[in-house]
Amino acid sequence: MIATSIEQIPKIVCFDDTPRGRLLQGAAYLFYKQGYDKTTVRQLGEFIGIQSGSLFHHFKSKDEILATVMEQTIIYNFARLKEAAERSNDPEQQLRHLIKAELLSIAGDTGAAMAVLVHEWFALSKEKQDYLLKMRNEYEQVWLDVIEKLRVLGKVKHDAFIWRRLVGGSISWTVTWYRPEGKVKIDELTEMVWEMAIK
Amino acid sequence: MIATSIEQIPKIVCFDDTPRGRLLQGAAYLFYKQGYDKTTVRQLGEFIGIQSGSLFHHFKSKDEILATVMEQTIIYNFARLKEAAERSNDPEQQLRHLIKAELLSIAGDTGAAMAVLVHEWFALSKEKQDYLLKMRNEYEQVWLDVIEKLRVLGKVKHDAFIWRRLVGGSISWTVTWYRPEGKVKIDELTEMVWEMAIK
DNA sequence: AACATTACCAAGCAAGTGCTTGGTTTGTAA
DNA sequence: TTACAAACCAAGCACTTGCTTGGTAATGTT
Repeated sequence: MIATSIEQIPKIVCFDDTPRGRLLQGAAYLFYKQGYDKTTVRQLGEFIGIQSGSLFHHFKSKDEILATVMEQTIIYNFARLKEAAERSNDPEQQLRHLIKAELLSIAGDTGAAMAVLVHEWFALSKEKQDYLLKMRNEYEQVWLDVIEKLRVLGKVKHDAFIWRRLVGGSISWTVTWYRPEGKVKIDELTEMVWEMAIK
Repeated sequence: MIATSIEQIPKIVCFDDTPRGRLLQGAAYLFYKQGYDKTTVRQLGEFIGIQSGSLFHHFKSKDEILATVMEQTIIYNFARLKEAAERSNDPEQQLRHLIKAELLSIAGDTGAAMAVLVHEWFALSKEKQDYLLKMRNEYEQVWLDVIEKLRVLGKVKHDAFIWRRLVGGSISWTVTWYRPEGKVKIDELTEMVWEMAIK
């Protein structure tokens, strides 16, 4: 049903190579493949090669495992987005970099973890949602800063928030259909989104 | 925690006024508010005012309740989309109608049910996913027909499938942020998506 | 009035769930 | 070698889950 060993699955770059990191890695993969609720602690234990009870030496609840997967994912991709923004001074180029960075997050090397972030959001407790939302807001601010510059230049005419949500929707939605092994490459996709966004 | 009675919640238009219909109505609401897995048959029974066991007189499993909610939702919104397409002969206007129809599905009167369709897709068994995918394909064909006409006119330059997925992503994603009681109206949103799509 | 069908109740079973507990092994640094 | 913490095991508890069973009330049809 599921790959028997954690060594056989594609690496998600968010997590390090400690026991704890491998645990998160395995959790991200199983949550992605099966969903959070359908993944039992017994399965997760077996998958990474320890007893189910031993999981609770590293985390005090299954809930916290999910929250940590999401937190790491946000932190990692926030860093990537900031780097992307700093790669240019021209707003139009910045936008292109942001789009590509976000596409990479969702359809690339952290895709599985991002899918968990999208699909299992409501499995989180309200408090953890609030906590992660704060980080999410910092992430969004990088976008809004660039959009504001584009607005000043007259390249974006509508409300910045709504505009960002529509563009972000196109990108985020790739989680439901994009396959890296398919025909379309990230660069082409970047170009299409970019054209839709400011033409 | 949850509205105590089914009469107090906004009506989702997909379902009729039989015991079975009210059951689906309640299920859609609870699945929407809490998620499928976090909604127990006991809760659902209490919510619509019968014993949990009595649910299984109408459906043979909880799984089947979810699948039926989704099926009805697709059927209803497929009809709405087809009507929208038939409302004009000009492709650009047709596109506008399609966008508005889909926004209405997702952000309007069937929003809760559509959210279930989006969020709980993976909770379905593979067979039921396949079954519903067939209906989904008919739905998509309505879109693709219009897009093809736009391509012939030179209004759409890229691959029709990808284009549809990007535009569909913007629309579908509204499920995560749009609130009918907020400032933005469906008509404004329709206009913004439309401009992004073919300008 | 007689019957059939639909809708429901009350009780509970079997299986699976997250998590705890008390102890053992493994790695690391003095 | 000793000391200590991190990593893990084996077993099982307390609880919840979807669903079944055997029966009763309501509803509609002829």
